[in-house]
Amino acid sequence: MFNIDVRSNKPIYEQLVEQIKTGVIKGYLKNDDLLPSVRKMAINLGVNPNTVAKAYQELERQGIIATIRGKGTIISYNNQIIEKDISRIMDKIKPLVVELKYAGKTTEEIINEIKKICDDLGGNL
Amino acid sequence: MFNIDVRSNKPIYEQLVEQIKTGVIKGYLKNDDLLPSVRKMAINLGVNPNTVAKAYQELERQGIIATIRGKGTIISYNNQIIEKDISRIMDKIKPLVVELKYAGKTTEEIINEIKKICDDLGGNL
Amino acid sequence: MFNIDVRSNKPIYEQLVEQIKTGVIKGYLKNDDLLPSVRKMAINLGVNPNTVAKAYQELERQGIIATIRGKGTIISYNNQIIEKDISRIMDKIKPLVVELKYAGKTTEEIINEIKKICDDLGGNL
Amino acid sequence: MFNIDVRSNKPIYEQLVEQIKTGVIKGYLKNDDLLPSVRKMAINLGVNPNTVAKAYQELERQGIIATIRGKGTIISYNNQIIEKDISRIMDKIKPLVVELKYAGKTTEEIINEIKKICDDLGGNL
DNA sequence: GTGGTCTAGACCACG
DNA sequence: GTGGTCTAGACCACG
Repeated sequence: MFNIDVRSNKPIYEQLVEQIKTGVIKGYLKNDDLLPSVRKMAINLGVNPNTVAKAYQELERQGIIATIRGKGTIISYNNQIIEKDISRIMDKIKPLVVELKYAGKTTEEIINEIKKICDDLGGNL
Repeated sequence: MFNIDVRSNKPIYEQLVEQIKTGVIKGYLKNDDLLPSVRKMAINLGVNPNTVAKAYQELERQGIIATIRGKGTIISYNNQIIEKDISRIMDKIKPLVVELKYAGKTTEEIINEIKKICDDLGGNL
Repeated sequence: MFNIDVRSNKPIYEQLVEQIKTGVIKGYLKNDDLLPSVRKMAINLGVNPNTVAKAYQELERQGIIATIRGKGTIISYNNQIIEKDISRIMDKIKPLVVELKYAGKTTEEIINEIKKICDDLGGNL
Repeated sequence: MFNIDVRSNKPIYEQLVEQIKTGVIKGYLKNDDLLPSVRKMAINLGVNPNTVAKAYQELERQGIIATIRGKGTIISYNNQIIEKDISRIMDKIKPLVVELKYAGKTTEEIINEIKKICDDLGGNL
C-alpha cells in the first residue's frame, strides 16, 4: 500500500507522512482504521523503525492519527483538519498557476489542462 | 530584486536558483542580461560567495545561464529549456489536482478556484 | 585504490570523478558496490571532505552513483551511460587522429601504433 | 582563421595556442609566416590583447614562434618540435585506447573506428 | 575584478 | 554515522 523510494532526496519519514495523509484525503484510510505498528510498518517498508516512529509522531502532531494504549495507532482526524489540508493544497497550486500565466499561458489553456487531468480520473470518482 | 529567507528550510542556493529561473520565465530576465558577479550578488543578499557560486553553477548546468570569459555571467537559455520547465510545472500541479478530486471537490469547483487565481492577476498580463 | 595528485593542474574532485568512472568502465566497480563514505574517502585520500562530496555529487548528477538513505553511496548506472561514455572517448580520440594524419602520418602508421598499445595490454584482458 | 569560444571552459589563450599549433602541424602555417600583431589578432578575435600576448609568449616558450624586432612575430620551429608534439598526441591517445579496451571493445573494433576516421579525411590529404 | 577550487570547521536533518 | 549546506577565508588562473 505504501511505496518508499530510498533513492529520493525527500526524507523517508516525509514520504510516509505524505502517503498516509493522501490515503486519508482520498478516503482509503478512514477514522478508526488501525495502522500497522511501528515495527511491522518498518519491516513492510524495509526501513528503520525510528523513521516510522518519526512519521507517526508527525502525523499525531498534525491531528491525523492517535495512539491508543493497548490498541495501537489509529486514524483519527476531524473534517477541519481535512479542510485545512485542502486549502494547503490550493496554496501549493497558486504559485504554480501564477508562473504558467507569466510564462504566457492563457487562462483558457490552463483551464483546459486542468480539465484534462480531471477527465482522466473520470470514472473512478 | 532577489529575496532570500535564511530561516527557510529550503537551502539558500536553491532559493536563488528558483528565483532566477522564475525571473526568466516571467520575462524579467532576458537572454544576454548580465547577472551581478558572484561577489556582488553575495553582498547584495548578505550570504557567502560560495553559496552564490553554487547557485550559478547549478543554473549553468541547467542551461539557463552561461559564463563568458572576461565578461561575467549572463542569462543564456533557449526556448526548449523554458518549455521543459513549463511541463515540469504541470507535472507538479497534476498530483495536487488529483488530490483535490479525491477529497471530493468537483471539477467545476477546482476550475473556479483556478479562474479566481488567474483573474486576480488580470490587468498585469 | 584511488590516486590523487595534489600538484596536478587538474582539480582534485575531477581526478576522483574520473577515477571512479574509469573503475566502472573497467569493471572494477560494479552496480550496488558501496563506495566509502565521504568522510572515509576524504581521510583515505588526505583531502577535505567537501572535495569528496563535490566529486560524489557530480557523479550522482551524471547517473553513475546514487545516494541511498540510511545506507550510503553506491554505484548505480545503466549501460546507456556507459555507452555514452564510450562514444565520448571516441570523440576525444578523433581530433587527435586527425592531427596525426595532417602531420603526415599514414593510416597504416597510426593503426600500428594503436595495435602496439592494444598488444601491450594483451594478456590482462 | 581562428575560432575562439568565450563560453568554453578552456582558457582563451590556450585555445589560441592550440589552434596555432594545429595550424603548424597541419601545414597551414609554415616557417617564416607572419602572424598578426598582438593588437590585430586581439581585434580579430574580439578578445583582450593581454590574452593574445600570453598565447604568443607560450608559443615562443615552446619554440613554435619567434618575435623579430622590427618585423613582428613569425612562425619559427624545427622538426624536432613537431616530432615531440606528435609523440605528445600519441600519449594522449594511449589512455583513451586503454579505456576502450577495458570497456570491452576488441582491438579489431577499435582499429575499425580509427580507419573510419582516416577514411573520412581521405581525399584532402 | 572574475569565477573556480580548496580547506577547516561548523551545524543540521536523517536514520 | 551519514550526506547536505553554509561560512570564512584563502589561493589561483584568467583577462
